Amino acid sequence: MMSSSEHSIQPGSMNTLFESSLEQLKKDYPSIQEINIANKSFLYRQGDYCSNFFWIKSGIVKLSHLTEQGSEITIALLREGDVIGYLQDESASQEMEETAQALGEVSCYRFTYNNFKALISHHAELTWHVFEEIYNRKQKIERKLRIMLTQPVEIRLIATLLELAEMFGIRCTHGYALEIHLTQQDVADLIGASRSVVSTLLNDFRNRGILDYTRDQICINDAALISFGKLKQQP
Amino acid sequence: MMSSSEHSIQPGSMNTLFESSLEQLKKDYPSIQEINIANKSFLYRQGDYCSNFFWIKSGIVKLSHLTEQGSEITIALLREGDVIGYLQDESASQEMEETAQALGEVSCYRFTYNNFKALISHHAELTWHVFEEIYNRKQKIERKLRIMLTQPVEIRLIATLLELAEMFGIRCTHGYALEIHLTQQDVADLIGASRSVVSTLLNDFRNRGILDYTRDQICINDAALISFGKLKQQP
DNA sequence: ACATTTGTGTTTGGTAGCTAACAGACACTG
DNA sequence: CAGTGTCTGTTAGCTACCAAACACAAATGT
Repeated sequence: MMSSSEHSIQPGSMNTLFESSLEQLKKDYPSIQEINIANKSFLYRQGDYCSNFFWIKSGIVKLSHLTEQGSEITIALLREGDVIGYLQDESASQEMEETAQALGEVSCYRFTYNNFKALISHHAELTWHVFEEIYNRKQKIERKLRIMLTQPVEIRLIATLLELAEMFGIRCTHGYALEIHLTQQDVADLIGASRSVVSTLLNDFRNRGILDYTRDQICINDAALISFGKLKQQP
Repeated sequence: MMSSSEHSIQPGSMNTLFESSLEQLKKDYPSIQEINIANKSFLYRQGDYCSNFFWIKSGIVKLSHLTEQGSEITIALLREGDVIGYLQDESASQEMEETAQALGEVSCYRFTYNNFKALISHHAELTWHVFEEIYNRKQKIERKLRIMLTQPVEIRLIATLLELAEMFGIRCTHGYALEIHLTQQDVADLIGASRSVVSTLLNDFRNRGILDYTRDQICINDAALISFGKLKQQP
């Protein structure tokens, strides 16, 4: 299980490095750019050839995939400190398998593959940081895979909501409200279920006092977080 | 889509490094050991506290997870050049989420977390190699997640068999035979389905000439690989 | 050689969750 | 404020899939 601090903002060797010496870095790695992405616009799209690498400075990025049959699924939601983009040898140059879209305002650093590779090689402390980042992402997806394959929709929904509360929850009166706006369809895509089931389940949860929501915010109650062991009983 | 060469044995900077200078490395990183693991025994088990890191030299390792409800699922099958084990900060010391078991004889190099971290820092060329390895694993699992969430069992089965043929296929008369012994239950765990469905589907595929199998080997016919675009038409 | 275990093939209900559809609430826009 | 689009709630019917069961075949042990 994750400790609730796992996703808190990291001391961030990368953060520090960039902010303190962006100008210097630009000389060595000319491709580095700080870019801002507007709500709902794309870092890259499924099918693009993209040899850039991104490090998210602030905001939330949705990684999703559209199947031939037209169903969308959300692979992950990423935030400050996460990395995305192309990390394979350029020679293998392949189409991106997913779409990366900004949820709200996002700002991030962008490099070319080669510049990033060079940067990594010359900054050992950074290497390990990025390393752990990717490793954690891998672990997280494995966890998700497990849940998807073995658990029914209800459990998947709860698990996902709890995870969201940990990642994007901001304190409100009775619990943690999500700082992202998600429609029921968004949630459904996140857990690989149909919108209608999500709707009924959410209703159900609301009746049972697990959470509360309006059309533009979901709030997971403390009671739920406690009973699922994500939050320690307040003294 | 993967090219069929993606999983062929890599030039292997790691391979070379180890084999040429194992003795030297042992001095700098005393924890390095070459170990052999017998068929069906474990590198580590779900729930263990394990701070080791493994690099597979030869053989096949199954990464699986057992849910509280008792259903087993296979996260991945790993082979030569793949890395497994604990890559998180030791302070976070957590239980392993999966079991790593040898399928057949396996030999690998084992390090402690710290030694591996040190090794990485001092061998930039290695870093990138391991980096790409983990990144590819991540990509692969994301792909799997996508398929599991959006495709019915039949498609999942075909996709998985094709992947296995690419990874573990050895040439035989009419196609590629898998060099691993998998029971129908094993296959079911791999795709998150019930054994009975797998049984009927496999039968079905056999009748349709897609593959052939006995109780201890599965062979995917060339015809299938061609028609699913995994193999170029022979000239 | 016989008993036990392990794997396969097939059937039988039962159900979770899907698609499709529609009606009501809310939120914009001219 | 009517008019249009987006989101939610709920229902109805259908089906892919599962769990359980059993019979048979092949391996394995004694």
